[in-house]
Amino acid sequence: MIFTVRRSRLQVLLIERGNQPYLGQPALPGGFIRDGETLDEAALRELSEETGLDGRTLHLEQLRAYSDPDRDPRGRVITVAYLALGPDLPLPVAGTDAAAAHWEPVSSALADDTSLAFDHAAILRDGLERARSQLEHTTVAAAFCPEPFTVGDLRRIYEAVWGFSLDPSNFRRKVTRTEGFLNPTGERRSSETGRPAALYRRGAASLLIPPLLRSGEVSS
Amino acid sequence: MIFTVRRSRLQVLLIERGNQPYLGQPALPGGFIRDGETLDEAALRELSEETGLDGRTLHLEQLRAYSDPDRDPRGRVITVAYLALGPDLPLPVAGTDAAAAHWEPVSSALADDTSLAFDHAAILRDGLERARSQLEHTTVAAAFCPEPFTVGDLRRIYEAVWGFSLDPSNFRRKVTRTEGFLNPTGERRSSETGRPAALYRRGAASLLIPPLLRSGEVSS
DNA sequence: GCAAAAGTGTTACAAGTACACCCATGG
DNA sequence: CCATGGGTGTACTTGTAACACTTTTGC
Repeated sequence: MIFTVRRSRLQVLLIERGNQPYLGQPALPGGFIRDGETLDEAALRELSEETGLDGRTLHLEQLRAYSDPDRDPRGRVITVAYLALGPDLPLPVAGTDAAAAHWEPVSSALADDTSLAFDHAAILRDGLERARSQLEHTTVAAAFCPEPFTVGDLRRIYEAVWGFSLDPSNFRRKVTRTEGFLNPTGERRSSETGRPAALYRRGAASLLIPPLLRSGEVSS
Repeated sequence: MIFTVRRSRLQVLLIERGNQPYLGQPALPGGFIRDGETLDEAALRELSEETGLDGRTLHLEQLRAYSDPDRDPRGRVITVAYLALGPDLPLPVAGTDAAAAHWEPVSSALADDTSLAFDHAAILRDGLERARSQLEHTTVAAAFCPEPFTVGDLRRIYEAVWGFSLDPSNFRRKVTRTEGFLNPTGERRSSETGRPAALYRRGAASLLIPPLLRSGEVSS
């Protein structure tokens, strides 16, 4: 399950199924583990086969196992779902399975419960919740930002994943106060409008202390 | 991985292996999934087979999958670990596999990295961290308490799992203020010494809002 | 100048920490 | 009476929410 933020919306990579069952329906990319491979390695390999992306440059974590005996009509298949987060990624290379891959906003993928193949809607819901929760306690949000990035870029990641607006000044204070979250480059970037913003790169810290909780939402 | 709190210490159920490999060494209980079964059902079945406990009366949750190809010398075995939390449980019934089952403090099971079979030391470490984290955000600690229980009982669960002492008065305020955590029974219980304590049963809430963070530790 | 985004300051409030203190029981 | 754990009150500190305000750019 590969997430990115494009045009201020959280999007997920879906493929169109080329085989039965669920022929032609969108699904999460995936595949089978091989002998001698860990699940982490299999996830990285599938990621690269289906999208051409080098998984070592993005955040990858295990979500959980799905084991309903009827989840695949062909027979017993247990899936261990993985979550990958990356910056606004290039459209997938037309690889073997990737021909029909495309980005879709998570909200629209979840709008109709039966639009995704298998139990992928449930997996996607779990992954969305995990991503939202991870933003509170870790610095993974920076994995969504192409470097260098501004505090505003980072804030728009949080807003896209959480689905509501944050107070820019309070957000700024919180992330700049957390030691090791942002490394200042000393450079600035001008956009079409407004004052130029300071540029940062990802810091070494991976945990957010104190956490950045999503309780304080502002009417979007 | 079955946790309980006995004599104010967090303990884990270990079995002594009756077969090769790791013959005679302690290990976490487990088994293989069957056709037509979900992983949750398999975990419940193994729990009952090995301990005689009815899993529906305790808290059970999936931890994660372990997939190193060399983790089992007999060949490729992928394990999906589960975590069960329960009140001071009776010593396991002498069932088929359970003859050599016993409770052991988690700290001593982890003291020597090679005392447990397979990669079970790593699994146990992950499970301990999950349990500690769950106590911060959910009401599962009450699953460790035989009903009815006192605020002091509940506090001693937190102290056993987190491994340090808490301020009794502040703890009391936090858990009693959280709507739906504790249902007062109106009864009291006298112990050998001190003022009798009010008795409670588990409430309906499963999430702790605000969380009960383990940052504020008191020198144990 | 004006709009827009970056960035600073400040006040009000919620929650947590530390600790003093009272309560009720067994011995 | 005293020791012990239950339970209440409170001053202090930390973090957050809300929002006013200044800065710096493009048009």
